[in-house]
Amino acid sequence: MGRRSGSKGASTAEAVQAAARRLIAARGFAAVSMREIAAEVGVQAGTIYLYIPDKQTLLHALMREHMCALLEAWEAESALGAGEGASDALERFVRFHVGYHISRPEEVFIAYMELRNLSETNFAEIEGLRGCYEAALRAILERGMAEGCFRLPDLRLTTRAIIAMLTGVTTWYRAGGRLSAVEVADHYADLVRRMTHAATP
Amino acid sequence: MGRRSGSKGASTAEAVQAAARRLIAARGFAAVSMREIAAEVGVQAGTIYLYIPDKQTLLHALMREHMCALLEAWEAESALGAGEGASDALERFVRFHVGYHISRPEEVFIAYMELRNLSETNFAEIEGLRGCYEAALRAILERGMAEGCFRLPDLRLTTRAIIAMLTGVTTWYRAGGRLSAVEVADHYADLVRRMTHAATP
DNA sequence: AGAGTAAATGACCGGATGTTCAGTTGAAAG
DNA sequence: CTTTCAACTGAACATCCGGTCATTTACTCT
Repeated sequence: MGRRSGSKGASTAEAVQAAARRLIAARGFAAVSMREIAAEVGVQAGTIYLYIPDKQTLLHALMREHMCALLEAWEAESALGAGEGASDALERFVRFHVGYHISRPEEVFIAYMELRNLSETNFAEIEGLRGCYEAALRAILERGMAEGCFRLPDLRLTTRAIIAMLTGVTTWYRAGGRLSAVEVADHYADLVRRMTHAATP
Repeated sequence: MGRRSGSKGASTAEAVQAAARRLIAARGFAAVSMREIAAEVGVQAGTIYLYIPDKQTLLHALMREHMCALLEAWEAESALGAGEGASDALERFVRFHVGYHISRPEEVFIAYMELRNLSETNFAEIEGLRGCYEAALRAILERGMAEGCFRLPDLRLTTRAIIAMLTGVTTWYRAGGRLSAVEVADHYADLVRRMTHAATP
């Protein structure tokens, strides 16, 4: 046997990433073997190594691409609200975060659960990207305190509290469930507003 | 070789659990081998099977004991505040949850990260215990709405939002860091109060 | 001192793991 | 039609895995 009919290198490379994303999100990096990923693609195990050097690099690539896409998406969303006050910026962030995380449950799951399976160097890079994202929210909160519309017990703690609260949506939200994605975002925005604002309207 | 001097069965059984807890919390269930756990105890791999039937049972026992201890600790704490209003009960819950989770980072990490490595039956049991704990907070929020002191966008969503926000403390809190455990609990209590109360005082 | 037993060893089983690579195949280029 | 080459196979490698078990050792009881 050798090359199969209709096979293309570029699409196989993408299929490997997609299969890895699906399987790792469902069962965990350490519990998924390269042979399982290959089988999901419909290819032999050796083929995977034509597109990635090793398993660790595969995980790192998945997480890196997710974090970069998240940061780019937020920059684009943030640009839409240029010039708006901290209060509106915060609501924009909440709706963006909830919406984005709901729409990419696999990537989010991997990014939050597989950090400890990264090598030291790779971990440092992903952690850095996560820090950038956190800094974006922190900047909004900082601005709100300067503007006088927010009152927070502690800036860093509140930043992390909000992100943890919002990201938690991925553990229970299911499309077609009791609440729509918009309703969910509405509710979280409401909670965050009351948690941060100096005076409740 | 055979039995080593000074060895006792009961203490070895506990040492196996402790070693498993440490290693699984640090590197994940699937990434830790029975041989590594045995080495951490200072014993050969076969010895572990004198105390547990298999690896799955070991994970289940760790999670079960953690969840039962958590529920019992909350029942004891809750009894201390018998008769108090929903507002005080909520603050008591927040302080308890933060304090308990800070003091047992390994168990918490395992309970939240290794759910997917449980067999179907074991998962159902642990998920049931988690549901009990969630129900305890939900009952407080429900009571507060009946009393008129809380105003929430959605009961179930708010319950999960609060738990996710509070549990997030385990990802960043370190003893001896910038904030003391009491300060951290103070801040979270403040955030939750403003998030839930009908009017901010 | 001798018997009995609890505690632990260490070799072993079948199978899975990440990774490599010489060889095979299909399709495009001349 | 022949050459060329990217794409893929399938077997092999060394190592590790969870789990079993006959055997050995240390302690206790009589």
